Amino acid sequence: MSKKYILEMFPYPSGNIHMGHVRNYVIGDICARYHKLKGDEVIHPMGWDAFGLPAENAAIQFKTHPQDWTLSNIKNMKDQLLKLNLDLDWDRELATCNEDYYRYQQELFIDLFNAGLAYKKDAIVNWDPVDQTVLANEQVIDGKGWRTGATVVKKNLSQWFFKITDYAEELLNDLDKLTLWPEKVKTMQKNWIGKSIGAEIKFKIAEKDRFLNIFTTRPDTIYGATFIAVSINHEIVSEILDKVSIEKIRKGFDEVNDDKEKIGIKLNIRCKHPILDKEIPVYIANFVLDNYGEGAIFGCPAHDERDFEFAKKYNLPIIKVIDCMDSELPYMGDGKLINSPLLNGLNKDKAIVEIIEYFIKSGTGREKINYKIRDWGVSRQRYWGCPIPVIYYEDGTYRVLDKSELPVVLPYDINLQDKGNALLNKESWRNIICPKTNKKAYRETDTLDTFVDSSWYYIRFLNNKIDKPFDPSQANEYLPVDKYIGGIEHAILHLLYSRFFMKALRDIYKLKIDEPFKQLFTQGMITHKTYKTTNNEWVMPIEVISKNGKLLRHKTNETIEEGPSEKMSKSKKNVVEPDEILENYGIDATRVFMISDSPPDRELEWTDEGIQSSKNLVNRVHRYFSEKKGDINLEIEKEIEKFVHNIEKNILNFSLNKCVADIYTLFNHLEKKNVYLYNDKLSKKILICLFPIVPKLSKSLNETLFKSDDFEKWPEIKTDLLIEDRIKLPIQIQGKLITTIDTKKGYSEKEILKSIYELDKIKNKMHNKKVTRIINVQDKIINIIVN
RNA sequence: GCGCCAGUGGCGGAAUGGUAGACGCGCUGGUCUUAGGAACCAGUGGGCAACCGUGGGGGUUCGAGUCCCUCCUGGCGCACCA
Repeated sequence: MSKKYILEMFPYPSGNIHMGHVRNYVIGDICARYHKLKGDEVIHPMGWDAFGLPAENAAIQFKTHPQDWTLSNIKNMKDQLLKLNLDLDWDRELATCNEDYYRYQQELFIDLFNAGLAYKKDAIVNWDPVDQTVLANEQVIDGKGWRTGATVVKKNLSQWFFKITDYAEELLNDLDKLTLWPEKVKTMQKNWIGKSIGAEIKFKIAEKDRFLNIFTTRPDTIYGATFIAVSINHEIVSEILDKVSIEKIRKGFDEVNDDKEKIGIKLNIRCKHPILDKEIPVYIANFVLDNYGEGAIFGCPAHDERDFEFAKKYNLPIIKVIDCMDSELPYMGDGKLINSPLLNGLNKDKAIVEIIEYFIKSGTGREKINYKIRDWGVSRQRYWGCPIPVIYYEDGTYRVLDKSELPVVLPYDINLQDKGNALLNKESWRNIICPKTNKKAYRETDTLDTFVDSSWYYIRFLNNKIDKPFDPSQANEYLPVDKYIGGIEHAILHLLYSRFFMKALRDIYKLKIDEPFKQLFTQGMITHKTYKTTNNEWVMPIEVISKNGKLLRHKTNETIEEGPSEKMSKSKKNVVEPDEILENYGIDATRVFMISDSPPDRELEWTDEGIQSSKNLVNRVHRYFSEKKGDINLEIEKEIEKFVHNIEKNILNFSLNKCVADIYTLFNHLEKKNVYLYNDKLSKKILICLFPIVPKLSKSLNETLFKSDDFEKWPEIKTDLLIEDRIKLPIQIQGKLITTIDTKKGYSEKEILKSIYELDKIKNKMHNKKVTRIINVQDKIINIIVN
């Protein structure tokens, strides 16, 4: 018996299940039910990604408590999921906001800290001065706080980080092992990690006993360097200028209208060229990123677009060091080096190797691999999240708690209406006496990013009751998740964080697992036509009626314009509610529609015709099994065998739309032949294959026809029944189809040609022509080549 | 700008380099019905035809929707990443 861990991304309990969830979970459910029938040991859990900002917002808006709001949403959404008749392991259920989940996450935090993978450092954050809180990037709209409208300021705060950069190389390399992941997701992760190979070069500052480090992927162009540019946040800036001037410059940078426009402020220092006996100016430039490389660059205007633009604006020299013939500058391509005594005549790649060797010898630089990915900042100045198990002393030092001191329980009794972080305001919780030192101390009031919660939930599902985060031997046995199904919107963050967690936990707990998700399947979104009144007011599809070919709003008779199909969203009102659909069409028809109209990884357009025809199919299958007539022959058996084979193949490939086609094909055939199987044993086979897709119908038919409430194992394919002994053989002349002939498989070429030449269609085409070649792909095609 | 993916009937979509359009929706005609978002039967890429047809152009091959080159269009992702 082999294990199959099938997992759908767990939902955020926002209040209601939407159609996107339904599609996601139906896809997973079909896989899980199939594997169960196959006799596999299936793990198919469900839980709740229950911490997060919406709960706090709702609490403020509706004067409720985040916990009450969340738990009641979970209850409601669980009821909805139960109605979907999903075959889930509810005994594995977990919610990340419950103490019996997050206390183990606090243990993992301690593990990560002890392994050197969690650390604290200062970082710049978006600060809302009115609400006295940090805002996430997406909560800053046009530089203003989304709730207060106050101008957000950058603030330097001490924050916790996870050292994902330690794993950058492995996270990149192991993407190659993920053969069952969509290429698209892997590409996105690859770009996010952003590995680039280049060099770090040390520029001596002429006026100071100090160097400026820069990173470049083009050290070969060093002879063309005519300036240095640093980011406004570079430490050299604060060494030279006072705070007021820096802020003035920063403000100037911020006020640029065109964010591509390059501006620079010349500093009164110069850098020595590492090879040539000359000095080049140093600028603070708005286009130098402070969070990439060293936050400093050397400018080679002749061979870099941005440097070129900058040099033009500030009249800096442009020295050509790559022979690009008549090409206009800047020229970024390859070519022979010129004006570069040590490198002249070499091509780019060779020159890079040479110059790095020179840097190493002269102590002016070295080869450097740089990654775009930065360490994961996990501190959130928010109440509704997992408390970080750290305490601070009055002298500013801190201590990460021992596991025996856990859990740090999130206090229930808080006031969210006050400004700022509710935990910071909750002094009775925050202020403690350290039990180890008896010193006054206060708790860390930041909570963990909710992406931490979802980075290991798939491990906790293996045993949600064990009194430690997880059991390593169990993890080794049941991980990785065999099929992970969810939306592409998590292509980077969640999936990358989870991969990092898996690797970190592997190293801490000596696991044998490198990757959390063996196969990733990203389902497409559900779209729906949009409807608007002439006043541009969005209208729900259910309100729209068609009258004499015109669309009208049911109640008011307003004219309605139909817009393009877009992702279902509340704001555009183009949603359909799962509860209503289930009520009107039933669960099986809903399941069928979720998979029928397009491949599961593409978008699915919701249409009334679509759901109705799914309903019709379910009814038709039901009706089919209401009588027994016709003669069962070998051909019928073969057809059913083919059906079993196709359904199986298509479920395994996630080609679920083709499963629906298989069902139509089978019943079209049976009805055409006027064979109604009723309780013949062949019906059993069909019902088993239908079970993953339409479980309710299949189960009820099984009860009616066979008085059984259980299914046998998935049928073994009788391969001999899949073999056709007669085939339709296409006959081509010059590669063009002329006709097809009905013949036995395994015909002899000589004999079949004889009969082919007798055919009128062929005779006509061959008139006056000589056969020069025969291509016979046995049992597939015959192609006659004539002169 | 860079990267990735995709362009097939009226529509959604099928096709290990080997009969393009499976299957469904829609549509047309018919049957049954008091009625039907029901069911059933027949038809449905274009063209009267020879033939022509998988975004355009070229190539490889006996044979291309499929492989290669190139261009166009659309979608997604990243975006001053040095």
